[in-house]
Amino acid sequence: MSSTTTKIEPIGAVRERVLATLRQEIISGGLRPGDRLVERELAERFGVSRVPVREAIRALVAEGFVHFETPRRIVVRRLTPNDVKELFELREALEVYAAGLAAARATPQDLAEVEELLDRAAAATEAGDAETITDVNSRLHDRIVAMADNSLLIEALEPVAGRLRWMTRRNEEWPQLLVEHRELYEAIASGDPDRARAHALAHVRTNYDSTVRQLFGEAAELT
Amino acid sequence: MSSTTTKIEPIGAVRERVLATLRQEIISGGLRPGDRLVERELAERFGVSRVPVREAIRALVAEGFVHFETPRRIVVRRLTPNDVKELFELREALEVYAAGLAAARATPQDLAEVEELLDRAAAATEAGDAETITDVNSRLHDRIVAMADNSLLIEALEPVAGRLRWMTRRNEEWPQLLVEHRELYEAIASGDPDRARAHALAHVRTNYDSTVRQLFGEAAELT
DNA sequence: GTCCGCAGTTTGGTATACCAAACGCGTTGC
DNA sequence: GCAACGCGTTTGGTATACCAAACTGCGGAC
Repeated sequence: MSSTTTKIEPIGAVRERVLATLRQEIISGGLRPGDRLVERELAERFGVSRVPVREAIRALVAEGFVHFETPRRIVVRRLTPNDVKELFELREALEVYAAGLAAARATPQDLAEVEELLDRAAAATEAGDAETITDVNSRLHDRIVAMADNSLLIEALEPVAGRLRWMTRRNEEWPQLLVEHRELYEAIASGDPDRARAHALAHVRTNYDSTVRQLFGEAAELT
Repeated sequence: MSSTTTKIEPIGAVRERVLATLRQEIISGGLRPGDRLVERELAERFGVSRVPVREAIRALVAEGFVHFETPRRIVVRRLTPNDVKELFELREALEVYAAGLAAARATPQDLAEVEELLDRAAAATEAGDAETITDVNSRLHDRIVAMADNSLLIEALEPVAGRLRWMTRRNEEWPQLLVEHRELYEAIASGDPDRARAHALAHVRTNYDSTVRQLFGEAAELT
């Protein structure tokens, strides 16, 4: 079917395209928690067969965006306060550790790159450009983790970052966020792992509190 | 084909069977680093179609046992000293954090279960029963992580534990291991997260050193 | 003798077809 | 009227078929 309707795609591209689209729709809210994913339906919609759709769904399961509600029923995951708590705990474990490694391993080039990102974040914050702020902040975290120079750590944090973007769309006290990022950077640049870990910890905890407030309101904080 | 030769299997069982078998063969050494995994070959060997084999291979990739050496060439991963270092760093991040949570959250039932496991480990160590020691130690770590009461943490540690079993077959100073486990347990039971974290950290580091010695010899420790 | 190129083979990616279990809904019996 | 049974539909699991890219090896040209 597709051979007549679409140009030939690079190898493995169909699965990636379906995966990226679905993930994007979940993160942006087009697909909402509880919405069902039906293989045949999606295959028809994307104009592909069920096989790549299937693999994309598996990947989404692995990333934690969807799950098998019953043996044959795949739905977008519902976010309970406990889910958020667990996610932030995992994030805390990984990012705090990464910050400690980063302090020990960062090269001058690494630090220069982060400094540039901080400048861009500052400009975007001043301008109130939410899109850019989100993007730059995401890159910032990526760079800090990359400084830890451990590919497994990077892999482990990928799905965490994805789910984080999912639940923390537009909230954030941006100026406060910028201050924390700068402090974290300075701690890492100082080469003191303990200081870096402390700042990373504080940052994640602050971010957790604000996320919980945004998602569930003040009352729910007593998880 | 299979409908005439084999009984009907429970849903999703084929993929799981193939996955479990391949993982076991990698861990036990039947499949060695650099060995190739060929879909058609495995499908024929297991008497199943390529689809479940395919999904099993994807899972093995996600777990880190195999990787795409080139776009069409899937091989059992080779273990470099850096791989081991990265794995133990990830383990350190997760297990140390889990130990801290466990100290804060463990229930008396949890502690009783761990105590029982420790007794069994002690008996097995005295008897020199390697099989049982390995099994009990594995359960011990599982129980400790379970005490942290965070399903994401458990999920994240699953592939780590698998790769760990892969690289740490039969070595270990068992009596020393037992002492460390008992100390970690006592730290957790004391309810002091910092103490628990310190013991977990020491335990992982010791285990790392002995693993590196086993795999690469004394000389390679200067990674 | 070496290197480049072409054709056959290998192999993972994708599409299609069939199967069996689970779900829904209507019917029927109490 | 309500509950339980049963049949049809839905849907994910598995098998098979076809495709295109990459690898291999042989042969010819320089």
